[in-house]
Amino acid sequence: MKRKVGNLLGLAVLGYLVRQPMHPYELSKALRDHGDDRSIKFTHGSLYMVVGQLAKAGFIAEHETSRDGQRPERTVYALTDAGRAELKDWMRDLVAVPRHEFPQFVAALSFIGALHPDEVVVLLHDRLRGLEAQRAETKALLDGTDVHPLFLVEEEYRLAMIDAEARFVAGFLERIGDWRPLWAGFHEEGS
Amino acid sequence: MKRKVGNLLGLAVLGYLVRQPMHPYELSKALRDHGDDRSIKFTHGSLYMVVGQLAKAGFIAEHETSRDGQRPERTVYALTDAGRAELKDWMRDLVAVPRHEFPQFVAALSFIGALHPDEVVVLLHDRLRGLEAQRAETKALLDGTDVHPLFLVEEEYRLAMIDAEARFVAGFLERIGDWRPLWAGFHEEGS
DNA sequence: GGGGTCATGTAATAGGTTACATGATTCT
DNA sequence: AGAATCATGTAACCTATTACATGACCCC
Repeated sequence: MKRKVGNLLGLAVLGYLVRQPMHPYELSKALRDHGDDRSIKFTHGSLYMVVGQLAKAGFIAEHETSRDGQRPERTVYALTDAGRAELKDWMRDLVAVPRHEFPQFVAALSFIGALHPDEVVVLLHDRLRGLEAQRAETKALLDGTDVHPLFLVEEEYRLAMIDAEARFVAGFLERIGDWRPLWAGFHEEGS
Repeated sequence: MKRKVGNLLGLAVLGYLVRQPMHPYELSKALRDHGDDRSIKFTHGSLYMVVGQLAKAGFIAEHETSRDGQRPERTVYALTDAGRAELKDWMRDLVAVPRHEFPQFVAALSFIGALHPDEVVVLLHDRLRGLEAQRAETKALLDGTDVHPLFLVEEEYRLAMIDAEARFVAGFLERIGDWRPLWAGFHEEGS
């Protein structure tokens, strides 16, 4: 009922190894070069960790260990059949079923009453500026490359979400006025 | 540069303790009763953990330890001044600055090419149905209560995001046709 | 030839999840 | 009186992040 390796970085590793065997450092470089670090959180350390997990789970296996010049020996991994199956299965699941996630902003919204409404107005305007910056950055990335759009859908998705959030924030700002009396009431003299 | 306690469950604890001192079990109950488990991931175990972290960080402190009947002794915690400051500061930060997050769907989209486009079409339709279900659930929750909308903004936000995602998926489905030739090409006889 | 940074990993620590424990009410 | 579940917490086990190490190229 539960994946042997749950970390999405594992998915990325399977996704690269399905093309050809690689060693961890190569994976790390490929991930960074393709900008996958915008989609999947990873650090050098966590990569070695998941590679270890994937190997233990039997999804990848040592293919050879080679040595290039006097550099440390490196272990090249290849996908196993189980790994190929896991990649397909995992992808299907991720695409087909939307999961309940917990973005930080949602947490903040649940306790938004803890701040005074007048301050919230200011903060939300700041957020709008931040969102605009994110939007510009993503837009620039999309426009400034000749990579086929199929390989950039993630970024288009991100863009769509940024815009939706901005619209929500704008809408929220408009309604704050109506709630202000009640809301400000919580902050009168009572700490 | 980094919060002593980063887990958002910690924010929730501070958010409740600012009203009155409580003991962990009471917090746990309050969180569940108010449906905060839709906004913040938590389990019984992680709650005790963060309470420990918050205490060590000096944001909360033992208020008293009482015993009710023969039940195990329980420790009531209260917010300290540092805790009150942390709550405010943390909230401000969360509201004002949008952070880069890593939803699972984004990861899947980055490797979407690993699946055959014809299958993706089917899977995306499944996702649309899933999104519709989430939307209905959230909508029901919003409509079926008389809690003031101010205390349900998180859910409205969620609703907005669900809708935006559904629109994105629908748009993606429309464009798949154009890309299909190229995309399907990767899956010819190669592996 | 000294300073960066490329290349490659291991070890230590902190963070989170799950499982274990146990007595007290409450329901049937 | 036995079963369920409320109440309360600790301990064991994974996972993930950070820090530590170390030699090889490459540029000035």
